[in-house]
Amino acid sequence: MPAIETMNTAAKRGRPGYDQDSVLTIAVELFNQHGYEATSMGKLADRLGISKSAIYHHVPSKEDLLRLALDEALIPLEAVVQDEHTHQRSADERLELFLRETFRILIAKRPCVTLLLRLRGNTELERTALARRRELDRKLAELVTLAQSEGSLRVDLEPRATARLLFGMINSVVDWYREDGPLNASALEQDAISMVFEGLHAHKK
Amino acid sequence: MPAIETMNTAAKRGRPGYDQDSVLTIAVELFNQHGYEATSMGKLADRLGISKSAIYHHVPSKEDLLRLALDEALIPLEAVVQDEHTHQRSADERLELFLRETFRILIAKRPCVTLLLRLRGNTELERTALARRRELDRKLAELVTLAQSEGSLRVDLEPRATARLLFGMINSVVDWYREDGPLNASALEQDAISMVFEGLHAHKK
DNA sequence: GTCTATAATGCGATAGAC
DNA sequence: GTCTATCGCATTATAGAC
Repeated sequence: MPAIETMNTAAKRGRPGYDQDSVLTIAVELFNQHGYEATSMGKLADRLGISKSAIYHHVPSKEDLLRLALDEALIPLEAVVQDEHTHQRSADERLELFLRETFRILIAKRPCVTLLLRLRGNTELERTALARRRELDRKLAELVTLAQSEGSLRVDLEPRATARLLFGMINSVVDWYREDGPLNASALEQDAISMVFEGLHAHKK
Repeated sequence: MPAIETMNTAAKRGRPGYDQDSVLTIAVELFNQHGYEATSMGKLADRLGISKSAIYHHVPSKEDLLRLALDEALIPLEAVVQDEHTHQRSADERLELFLRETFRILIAKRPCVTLLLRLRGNTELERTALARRRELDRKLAELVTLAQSEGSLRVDLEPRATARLLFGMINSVVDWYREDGPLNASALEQDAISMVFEGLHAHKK
């Protein structure tokens, strides 16, 4: 029979009694509030209600907390490229799916995506994450170009600028969307998608 | 005759020989690179090539640098509200002018606007600046509502969400526009404005 | 307008006890 | 899984010389 003490490993409730995931969740919250660089392990310890050194039992360094959080945003965002490529036919449909799925990940992983969007590239880790982000920009611009050549999108807009503006609008949601707020996520998604494809102007009959 | 030494006060070139404005310009650059909280007076001193204490000759505190920078962004942005209200007739035209003028200030005062957009509200000064920003959001949402009631804008979009998405798209420009880059500012302005009003879809004949 | 020197505090991380 | 104590260095800001 295994020793009864091994059950403690799985026990996540208690009082403090943190594991890596629960530490990470609070850490990301603080990183978003003060910026990664300005968030000290001391502030994080205070917020967790434990000592600084106790944090190092769960995670080897401050930078590892950042790495874990960025992967939690980037891995699903990168999976969108695979998804839309597999299922859809026209570039127009693929573009819409790309934007919708990005929006949904942004809502589902809002704290981690927020952290990603605020990186400045001051360390090698940050620069690597920013390079992965730029690759997503490139894929979106590629889809815009493709949809233009298929005739479903206006051709007078520069594809790379258009991709940046599209991501700019979608990504801005992390700055003001709140789960407990008055706005419904799927209605917001519909408004954003409809606005970029059809425009604000009322159609003339 | 005034003493010849008084000329030094006006002389801005020399080697170091900084004045408040030149210190502020470099400070804002560093605030944007590392975040305000994470930018130390020591790093700023290193970047300026002078000692920490020399900075305090030009500015009374780190927070005053932030205050000066935020005013440089907020005062012209707030003036837009006056401008568009005075000159234009229809809410539709006023809305377009509001967005175009905001875009232009964003390009002209990019470093200071960038700093403003990244605030998290961790001090009283930051919270005051964020309240001034929210007032601009409110004015834009008001214009959207007005344009809807005049019949020039579709009425199926929620005005406050629409205002946030519009600002989100326009504001995102600070993250990727570069004065020395391949994109022309007025062409970019035209693309953004045309995209939000007419949409991405090619018009059916 | 700049310097050196200094004060008091906070930083990321580690050692080792319980 | 948490603690106290500690290391070596960075932090904002001030005092006072030149």
